[in-house]
Amino acid sequence: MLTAAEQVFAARGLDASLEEVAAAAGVGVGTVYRRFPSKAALLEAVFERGIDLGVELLTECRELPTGWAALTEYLRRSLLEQSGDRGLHEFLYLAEAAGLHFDRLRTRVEPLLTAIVEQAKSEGALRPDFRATDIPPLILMLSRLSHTDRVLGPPLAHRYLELLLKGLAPSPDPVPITPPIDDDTLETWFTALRRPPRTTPPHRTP
Amino acid sequence: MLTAAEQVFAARGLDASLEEVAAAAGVGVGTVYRRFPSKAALLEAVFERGIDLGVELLTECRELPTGWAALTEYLRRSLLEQSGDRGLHEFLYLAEAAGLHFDRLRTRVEPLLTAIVEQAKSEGALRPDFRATDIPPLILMLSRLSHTDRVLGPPLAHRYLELLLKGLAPSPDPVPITPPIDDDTLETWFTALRRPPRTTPPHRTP
DNA sequence: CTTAAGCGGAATGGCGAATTCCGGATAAGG
DNA sequence: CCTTATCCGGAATTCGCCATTCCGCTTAAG
Repeated sequence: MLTAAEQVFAARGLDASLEEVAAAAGVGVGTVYRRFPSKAALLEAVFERGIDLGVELLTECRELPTGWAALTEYLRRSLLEQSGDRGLHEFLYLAEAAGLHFDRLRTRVEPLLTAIVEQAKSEGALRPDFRATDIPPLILMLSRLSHTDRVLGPPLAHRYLELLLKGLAPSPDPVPITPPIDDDTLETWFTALRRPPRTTPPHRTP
Repeated sequence: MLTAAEQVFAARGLDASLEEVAAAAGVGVGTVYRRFPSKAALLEAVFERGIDLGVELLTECRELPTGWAALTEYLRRSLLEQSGDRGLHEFLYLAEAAGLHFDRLRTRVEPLLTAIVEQAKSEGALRPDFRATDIPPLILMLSRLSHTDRVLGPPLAHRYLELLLKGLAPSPDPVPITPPIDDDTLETWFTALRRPPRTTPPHRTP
């Protein structure tokens, strides 16, 4: 059932109704509610697992011989797997809901990304001004295409990923490009995201 | 008022309520309805203008001395201006609504894009396997970042555009990348988009 | 002062979706 | 085979959220 939920949210986005989830799981809505007290709880479970899968993928990729290989492999597979799903992106997109999980994302995912990026740089395969925090936005934007169209999107995303990768090599003439987000700004942003927990009493509890 | 509508739809997406639009324009909803008979009509007007602006921008860019300059300038400015807005993207994203306008987009915008791309290729500045139809998806994905965050997004989009542009140069060793959409597929897709006009009688008309 | 046009924004009506709840199905126990 | 405690499916219930409508007030011309 959790698997069905993952697929539905990935395909239809967070607005997918529980009825759709139930149908996909081959059960009735009532049954979904017996397993998860609310839609929020179900989403929580789905994203928890999403993060786990991401960490797992990252760990796997780190075993590749070079940092560059790890980086490219991670990006490629991210676009194919759960990271490319619409639900996760809307999740990151919706500030209110996201606040909760950003800590976990940062704690568990960021160190792995940094390690890979640093390794790739030390190999001279990656331009020095690239940063680990560039990766989530890259995945976010590339997977946008998958959401526009399930059929055309994924190949296109890969096409543009390949173009992008060509741009990631250190240039002989290090023309500076627009700088990435600096850490302070990022911190401020995360903090802002955590602010509004939004009162959500979708139904009375008499 | 149309300007206010553009801004609101750009910022909040197509789901923005007319109340928001009215507030932004500093008027009441009633006044909006006196100018446009329905929300659909307002959207129609907004996108009509969006296309006009796009054509105008493209025409301006064509006057630059090289095709490459025209291409990069167009991409850069698209990300700043209306093409980078959320409303237009949701518009393209929502198949039903889009059908109407695709014809106009293709008729008016595509030829200009093709001309620029061909010129840039003939200058040897652009890899030969790049195509005019790659441009809309590129803008689409880059502007995704602006939608995630109004403050961080635009600079990031430009950062990744610059990386991407580095990847667009013809490579000395022409390693083939994932091919773009072929014309037939694109045609099929457009046709599919035109299919469901969706019956939308949001209110009774007694 | 009268009156008509233009407005703002409260009131209406529907829709879609989360949550609740009940009647029937299933299966263990006697 | 009958009884009864569980477990389900999915219809029914409520909400919240808009698009759209409508009416009383303001404004200013006549």
